[in-house]
Amino acid sequence: MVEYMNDRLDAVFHALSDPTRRAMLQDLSAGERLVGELAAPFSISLAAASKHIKVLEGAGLVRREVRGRAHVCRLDAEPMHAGMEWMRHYEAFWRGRIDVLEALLLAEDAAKGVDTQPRKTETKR
Amino acid sequence: MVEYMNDRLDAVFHALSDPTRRAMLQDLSAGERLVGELAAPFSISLAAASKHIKVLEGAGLVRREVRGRAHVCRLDAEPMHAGMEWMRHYEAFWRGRIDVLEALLLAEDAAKGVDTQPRKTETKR
DNA sequence: GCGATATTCAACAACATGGTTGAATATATG
DNA sequence: CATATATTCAACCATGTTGTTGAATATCGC
Repeated sequence: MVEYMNDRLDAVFHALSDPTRRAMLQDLSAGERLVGELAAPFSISLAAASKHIKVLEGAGLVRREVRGRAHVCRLDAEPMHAGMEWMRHYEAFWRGRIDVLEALLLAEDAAKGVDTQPRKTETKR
Repeated sequence: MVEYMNDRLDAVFHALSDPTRRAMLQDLSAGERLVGELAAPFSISLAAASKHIKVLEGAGLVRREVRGRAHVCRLDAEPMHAGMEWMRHYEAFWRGRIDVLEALLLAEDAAKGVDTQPRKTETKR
């Protein structure tokens, strides 16, 4: 069950990690699209687009209905739910981060008697 | 700017698409960890763990502070924010699961900060 | 200085990814 | 039926990912 969830998250996050695939999903959010229509905006072969769509299908984000020679694709955003939930677990960290971290740093510095610089949201790297 | 955002999303989603890396983040959510500590739960070499951490760093999800011979890692969940926001656009699709119009209304409400909890965990598809 | 500790680096291997092209399949249409 | 359309399949290639091992680097503690 946990394993299953892990695989699911792997597939969803992997599918979303490609800009072409994200654009396809965005396109699909406006309605059904044929494979050819999904491929059109990109300068890649139809076969390449077909593979992207298969990745999306594999993650459950796209479902396909074969109507004659045309393959009609439509969005199924539900698998994103799991991804969102996983991330939501961390929401507190980027929300509270500034206050909590700042407080800790200030406290540390103060304890050390180091000069206390407001230390912007941090950006160093 | 859009390109930059795309690259950022690529990196974040890719970083999250691996179960080892997700487990490391989960570990880090409990506090700072050394590279060795992050590696310990997994049956992979230290070098392999080091690479995973570099991927997380590359996505901005982990920051490292070298303290002597020890590299102290800590979570920076902020980059997930962009991922969440991207996904949030699709939330209406798995929640409402109806026609686009209704989905758009829900999205608008959400954007206004209105409490959009239709309850019902929803599972139907 | 020496040896233990913490971590990276470099080289390699296996497999995945994303792209190509050309042929194959299936279906619509005149 | 013959041809155009919609799409996949198979083979191939270049690159990226994930893992390994062994050596290198840097630091700590005696």
